[in-house]
Formats: sequence, structure tokens, C-alpha cells
Amino acid sequence: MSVSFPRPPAARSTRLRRASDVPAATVGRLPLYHRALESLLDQGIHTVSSQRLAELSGVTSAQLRKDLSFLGSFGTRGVGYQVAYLHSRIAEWIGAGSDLDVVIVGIGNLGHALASYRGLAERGFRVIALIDIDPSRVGLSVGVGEGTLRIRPLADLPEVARLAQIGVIATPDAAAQSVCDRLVEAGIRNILTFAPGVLTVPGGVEVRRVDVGLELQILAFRERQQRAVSA
Amino acid sequence: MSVSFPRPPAARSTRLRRASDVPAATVGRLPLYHRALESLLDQGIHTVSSQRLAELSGVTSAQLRKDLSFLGSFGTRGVGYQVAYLHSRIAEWIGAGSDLDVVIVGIGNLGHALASYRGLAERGFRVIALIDIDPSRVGLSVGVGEGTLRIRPLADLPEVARLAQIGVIATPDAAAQSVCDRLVEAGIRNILTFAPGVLTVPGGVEVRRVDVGLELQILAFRERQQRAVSA
DNA sequence: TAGATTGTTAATCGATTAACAATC
DNA sequence: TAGATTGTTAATCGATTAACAATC
Repeated sequence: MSVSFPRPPAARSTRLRRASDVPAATVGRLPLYHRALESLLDQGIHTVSSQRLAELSGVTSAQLRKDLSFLGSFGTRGVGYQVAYLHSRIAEWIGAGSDLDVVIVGIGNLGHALASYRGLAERGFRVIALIDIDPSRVGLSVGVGEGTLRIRPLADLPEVARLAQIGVIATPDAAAQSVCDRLVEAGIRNILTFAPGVLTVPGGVEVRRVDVGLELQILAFRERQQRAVSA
Repeated sequence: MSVSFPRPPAARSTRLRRASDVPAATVGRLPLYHRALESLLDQGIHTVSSQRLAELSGVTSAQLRKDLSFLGSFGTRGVGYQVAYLHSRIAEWIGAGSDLDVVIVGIGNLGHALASYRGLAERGFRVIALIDIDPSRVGLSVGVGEGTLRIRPLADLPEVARLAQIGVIATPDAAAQSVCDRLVEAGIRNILTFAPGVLTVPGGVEVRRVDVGLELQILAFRERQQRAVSA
């Protein structure tokens, strides 16, 4: 026999929701909404429903409303959302505008592409230094945003890392862990790596990995799966 | 009052598990295990426990064993896994070795980096064509794997897409949807895009997006969150 | 046999979807 | 008021973690 107690009423907090309450999955979608709202702004559209905004963002309207509900209540029932207002509120949450400094280590083809990628500046990131171990590359100029940056030697890493908030690792896999260690030692707490290997970091350091090979492998898996089904 | 019936014994199937039964999250981790096993092979290590392999892959041992259980039963209780055997079985599942053909559209800095990325060939992908709309780029040679490929005009897209299983979109955002449509029309069912915008595709077409800006924004969000906590 | 480690089951956790009362 | 659409709750789904019986 079990006895069920009546639940106490859910605590109602009036203060702003803390960032840590927002689910990771929601955080990952905020930039999608932000971008969709941007495009509506450009078109001079003032109001949008969750239905339409969800469509533009590639999610369901239920999910969009749920996601927004973690941030607060920004719409008007029966009407929808003010595009400019919602855009600015989301911008606030994802921190667009308040620039963060980035150092890129490993300036091969990929590092080069990253350094000259316009999307970074647009989203509030400033590439402040490029580092490479190869002496034949050190000193070369690479176009970054408006200006250019000179590639600096590995020895400069601690110095520049101390000025940055985010480290990007675009080296071969073999060098990634050692570069990672140096970044962490210099106080970097956020790392984006393009090397396929798993990085070991102390607690409190956030690592995200982008692995093109892995993405393709997942597609390949699905491709074979479909073939198997149709065969 | 509720009455509980005894469960029938779980159905025991002898046939191989179908790929569609493997959870997406598991599929995404198989390449990690594969890579970790590869490195053990290189070191001449013959046997490994779920504990150690999990550590090398950056997951928990429970998760590793659970993941493997979807594929079958490959270890020996009290002993662990034979590295070479497990490696070959996972290779089979993720389809490493059976080459798939890739066409890359948009050969700017990023497309260039992708085309010359060794990791692709290593994982069983063959880049068979490079396409760009810019006449000043068409005809240029780009090193791909062992050899080189000439950049071909957009007009060639339908022709080459018919020979490929995977399309990679590395164009600016504005061109992505139109390129995507042409790829799909040519019969491509698997697309990897680097453009931040959401792509609309018919059912049955799988799209994966790699968005460096988004990854950085998520890191930035966490960075600000930590600052807010410590402030 | 005793110790080790798998494969699997059950419990937990988190994210998505569906539905609808609130309200413009 | 009637129609529309949000914000929220409850139900569902899927993935992770913990624990342990099976077994080498």
C-alpha cells in the first residue's frame, strides 16, 4: 500500500530565469530562431506566429513555444510575436553583440578557412591570433575580418591565449591534445576542436568537437540502411 | 486496484539486428569506438575492457556496453574484448571500407579544405567531383587524396550528382537551398551542409548541418553563464 | 574456485510532442 | 463576441545511468 501526499504548489519565481535552467537542446536552437527572425526583419515583416517562425527554423511550433517559455513570455495570445522585440530578446540570451576573443591554432587549409570566415564576426567573435608550429607558415599574413593577422609561432600561444576566451584547435589529430593542454594552462575554458580524437580536459573546461568525417559516416550509415531496406 | 499479469518471456531473435533498430545516438558514437580501437591496434594491444575502451572514447563504460549490445555480443565475460575482432565488427557496421562517392559544391576556402582533407579517404569516402559557380575558379586543379580534380561548372552538377551518394554544400548561405534542390533532383539522398540556413528537403532525404558559428555560440553561452555564476 | 567483466534489465533522466486553458 | 494563438501542463518518447546476474 502506498500513500500519496498532495504535492506542494510549484514554486513561482519572479526573478529572471538563470541561464543554467535552460536545457542544452534549447540553447542549441536559439541561434536558429535568431537567424530566422533576422531574415524576417530584413523583409520588413513585423509580426510572426510560432507556426510560421517554427517553419522557417526547421522545428515544430510546439517546440518553438516550449523553447521560448524557458526564456520568458514574449508573445501576445491571438496575435503572435513582434519580430524586432523577440529578435532582440534572443540576441540578449545568446549574447550576440558582446564580442568574445578567439585564438586559432593550426593554420592549414581548415584553419585558414576558419580565420577568413565572415560568419564569425557577424556573430560577435573576434579572431585575435593565429598560431602554427610550422616555421614556414609563421609570419604569413591571413585575411581576418576587415584586416589581416600574421601567423605567430607556437611559443606565443600562452601569451595570446591569456587574452582570449575561446580556443579553436585546427591541428592534425596527433597535436590536438598537447595544444589543448597548453590552452587550458593559459586559462582558456572553452575549446572547439576539429581533430577527431577525444580530448581530456580538467573539470570546468567545455569542449565541443566538429568532426566532418563523423558526420559523413552517420550519413553513410543511413544510406546503407535505406539500401538494405529497399533491397 | 490493479492486477499485474506475468510478462511473457522476451522474444529471443536469432537473426542479426536490423540497422534501423540501432539508436541514432549509438550510431553517432560507433566511429569514436572505432577510432579508439584503431589506436589500440597500432599499439599492439590485443585485449581491452569496456572500462578502458570507454575512457579512450570519452564515454562511460555502461554506455559503451549498452551501445555494443545493440550490435550483438562481442566480448568475453571476465576478460574483455578482442581489439582486432571488435574493430572489424564495428567497421562492418559503420561501413568503413565500402567506399561512397562524394560531390562537393562551393570551392571557396572551406570547400578547398574539405577537398584536400585526408580524413575522408581514410574513412572510405571518395571525392569524385568539385563544383563551383564562379567562372574564375572553374578549371582550377585542387589536390584531392592521391591525385587532383579540376573544378567543374555548376552546369555539370546534375551529371556528377547522379554518380554520387553524398552531396556536400560549402557555398554561401544564399545559394545553399538552390544547390540542395539540384542535388536532390539528381537523386542525392544524403546531404552535408555547412551553410547556417535551414534546408527544406522532401521526405527520405537526410540532411546534416555543420555550423561552426553555432558551435561557438553555444560555447559563448556557457562562458557567459559561468561568468554570471562567479560574479 | 575466486575474481573479473560482460550483457541486460530496471530506474532515472531529459527532451519532444500533443493538447488545451488562458487570453488577446 | 468569435477566432486566433500563446504559454503551460501532461503524456510520450528516447537516451543515459546504475546495478547485478550470468559466466568466463
